[in-house]
Amino acid sequence: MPGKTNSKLQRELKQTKPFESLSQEAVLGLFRTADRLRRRAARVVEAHDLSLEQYNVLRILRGAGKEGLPTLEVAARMIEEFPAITRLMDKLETKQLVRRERCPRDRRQVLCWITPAGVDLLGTLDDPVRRNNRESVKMLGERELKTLITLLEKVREDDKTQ
Amino acid sequence: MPGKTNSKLQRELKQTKPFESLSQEAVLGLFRTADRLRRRAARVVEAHDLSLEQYNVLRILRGAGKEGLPTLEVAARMIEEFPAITRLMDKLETKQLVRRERCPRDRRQVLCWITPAGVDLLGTLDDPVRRNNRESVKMLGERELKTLITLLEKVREDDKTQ
DNA sequence: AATATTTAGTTGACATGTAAATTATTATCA
DNA sequence: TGATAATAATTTACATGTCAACTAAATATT
Repeated sequence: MPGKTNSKLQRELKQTKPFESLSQEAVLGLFRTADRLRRRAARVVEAHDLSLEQYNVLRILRGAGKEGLPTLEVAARMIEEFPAITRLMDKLETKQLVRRERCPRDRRQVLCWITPAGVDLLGTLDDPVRRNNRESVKMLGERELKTLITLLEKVREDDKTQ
Repeated sequence: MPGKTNSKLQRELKQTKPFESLSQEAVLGLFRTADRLRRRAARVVEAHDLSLEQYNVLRILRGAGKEGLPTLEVAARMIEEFPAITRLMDKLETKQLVRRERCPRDRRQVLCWITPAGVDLLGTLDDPVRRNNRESVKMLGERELKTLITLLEKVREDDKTQ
C-alpha cells in the first residue's frame, strides 16, 4: 500500500516537475549565478586594489556629485546594508578616495564626497567593468536579457522582505 | 558640431537601450535579487540557530548519506568555496550536528558525516525552507519560473570563471 | 524648559569569505 | 629508492556582513 502510493507519487513528480522543486531550483540557481558573477566582478576591481564594496561606494558617491551624501544614504543605496559602511568609509578615506565632513545643518549627519583621485580611479575602471558586465551575460541575446531583467524585477517587487 | 553628434547619440541611446546598460541592469539585478532572497532564507534557518552556510553543509552531508564526504568535496559542492569550510565544520561538530574522522585509506582526507541530530534538525527545517522558496518566487508562474531557471543556467554554463 | 523619543552614526563582538603560508600524506619520476 | 611534486586540510591574517549596545544631536512631548 505505501509502496503503491509512493510510486504513484514518484510518477507524478517525474511528469510535472513539482512546483516546490522548481522554486528551489530557481532560488538556488539565483544564488549560484550571482555568486559566480560577483567573484568575476570582484577580480576586475581588485586589480586596482578595491573591493567590490569599496567600488560600489565610490560609484554611488560619483553619482551624487558635488552635493555629497550622508553616510547612511550611501548605505541605503548599497546592495548590502548598514553599519559596515563606517569601516568601509574609513578605509576609503585612508586611501584618499573619499572625503568626509560633519554636516553643519544637521550635526548628526556626516557628509561624504568622492575625491578627484577617486573619480580618476573610477574612470580607469569604467571600461573594464562595462566589458566585464557584457561578457558576464554575453550568452543571452537582447530579448533574453530583457526577459531576465523583467523576471528579476518581478521577484524583487513582490518581495515583502524589504 | 559636438552638440549635434551628442544629441544624435542620445536619441539612439533612448531608442534602443544600449546593450551595455542592459548587461549592467541584468548583472546588478541579479546581485540585488540574490541578496534579498539570501537574507530571507537566512532568517528562516537562523530561527534554529543555523547560519545559511551551516545549513548548506548539512544539506550536502545529508545528501551524501552513510558514505560521508571528504571535507573539500563538501566545499566544492557549496555555493561558496574553500577554507572557511574547516571553521564551519568545527562549529557544526561542536554542535554535534556533524561527525569527522580521518580517512584510513587516504590519511590526508577527513571524512564528514551528518549525525542523527543533524538529520532531525534538517527534518524540522525542510518544510519552512520549502515554503520560503515557494514564497520567494511566488510572483512567477510556472512558465516564468522555467524561463528564469533556463536563463540562469545559460549564464552559468558559458561562464569561463567556473 | 525639562524629559523622552527619534535619528545618524559609531563601536565591539562574532561569523563568514578569501588569499597565502604551512603541515601531513600520497604520488611521481629520475 | 630518494628527491620532488601534488593533494587534502588547516592555520593565520585581513576584509566584510550583521547584531546589539552606545553616543551625540535633533525632535517631540508634557
